[in-house]
Amino acid sequence: MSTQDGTPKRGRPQTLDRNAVLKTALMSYWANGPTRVSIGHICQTASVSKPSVYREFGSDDGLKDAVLDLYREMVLVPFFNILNTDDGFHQQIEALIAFTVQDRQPLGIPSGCLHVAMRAHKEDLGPIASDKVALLRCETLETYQRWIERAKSNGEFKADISPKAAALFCDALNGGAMRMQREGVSKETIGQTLKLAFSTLI
Amino acid sequence: MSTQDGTPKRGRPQTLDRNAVLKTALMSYWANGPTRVSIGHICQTASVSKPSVYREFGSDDGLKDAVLDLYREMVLVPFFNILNTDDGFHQQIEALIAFTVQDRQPLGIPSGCLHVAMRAHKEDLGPIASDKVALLRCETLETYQRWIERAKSNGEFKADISPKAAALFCDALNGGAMRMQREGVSKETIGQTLKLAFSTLI
DNA sequence: ATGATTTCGTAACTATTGGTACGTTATGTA
DNA sequence: TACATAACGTACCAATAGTTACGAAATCAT
Repeated sequence: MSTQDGTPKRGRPQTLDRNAVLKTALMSYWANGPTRVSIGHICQTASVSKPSVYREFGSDDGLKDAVLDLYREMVLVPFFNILNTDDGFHQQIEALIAFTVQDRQPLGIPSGCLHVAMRAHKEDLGPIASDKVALLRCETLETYQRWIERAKSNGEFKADISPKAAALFCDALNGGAMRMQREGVSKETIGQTLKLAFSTLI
Repeated sequence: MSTQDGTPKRGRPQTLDRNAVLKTALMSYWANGPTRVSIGHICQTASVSKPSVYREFGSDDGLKDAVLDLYREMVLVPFFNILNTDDGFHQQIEALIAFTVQDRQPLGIPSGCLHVAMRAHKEDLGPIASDKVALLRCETLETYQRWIERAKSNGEFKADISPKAAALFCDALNGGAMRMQREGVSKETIGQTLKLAFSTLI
């Protein structure tokens, strides 16, 4: 494992760039689907050998697990941050929609959501990545739920539905939006459907 | 091919039961995911040989295509029929939700929707089944759209959104409901989210 | 320098999959 | 009865996947 090197190095120094491999894998999975990219392909793209990857990540399963950690940090956390601001419910919803429909091309990132894609292929994942997917799902639902509970106690949430069910509702909406994005539906149309759907909550 | 036999039979008579194989494949794909079931497994389950299946359906791709036709007839058409009644918009929405959340166990059918699952794995399908999936998607969206246009002209549809976008919205909701069902979310909760979502349209 | 240690990467192994070659069997026809 | 026809199924093929055995290379400690 290549963590921080507080101790002097022993043996042949590692030349594998863990982060580069992770980023390559992340982008490949994201763009092509997590089950359509083989370890061999990632190794070719990142110009590393297969045993190097296995030494670093243990298995295909372990690599996907590490990729999910990176994805959480890169995408999910910024998303959660919108829900955790002290802005008004209205404003947060608008920020949420803006975040969701933002153009991906200029940012150099693929369309859709890797977490959503991983969930769709959950049965094809190993136990480690599968558990991580479930964990991130939990974190997402809980974040939505706390957000809704806060809005509710502020009197900004009017819908007659439990925070838990509302969280599932929001998550389903987001998933739908991500799928539409992958299908090439225009951001205007996606925004319209989201606006309509969220209007039920206020 | 085993179509209707108007002409007298020539050569060794076919013993393969096309419909039995189709039903086996349909249930396997539906229950386990279309990409997690191999031809070999279906042959074992249906007690037929691989070459028989290839003679009848041409390829894995052709089998999935035929399965989609059967699924359309079994599930999608009854679903479309709800949207094509002359009932009021309100009633139709209720019937839609009831159809969506109905218990699957007593009916002996798996949870979720095979069409939704196939869409999620579209990239893993061959060109024939992939085209069929797209075709069924079109038919679904168009059915939603006509339904909404009719309701709109009857003054029962109040939302400020185009019929096309509204159709995408409905389809996304249905997909979300099917995914929740597969995850084991209770029918009550699923019904609540659907009711909330559809309430935006009336 | 010598040896322990750790990483490197080529070249394999194993399992599974979609697909088929081909000899066999069962029927209608002459 | 003998031949053409068409479906039958065993046993195989080729491709791809995840995974690893193993000898070479690079570094540190003595």
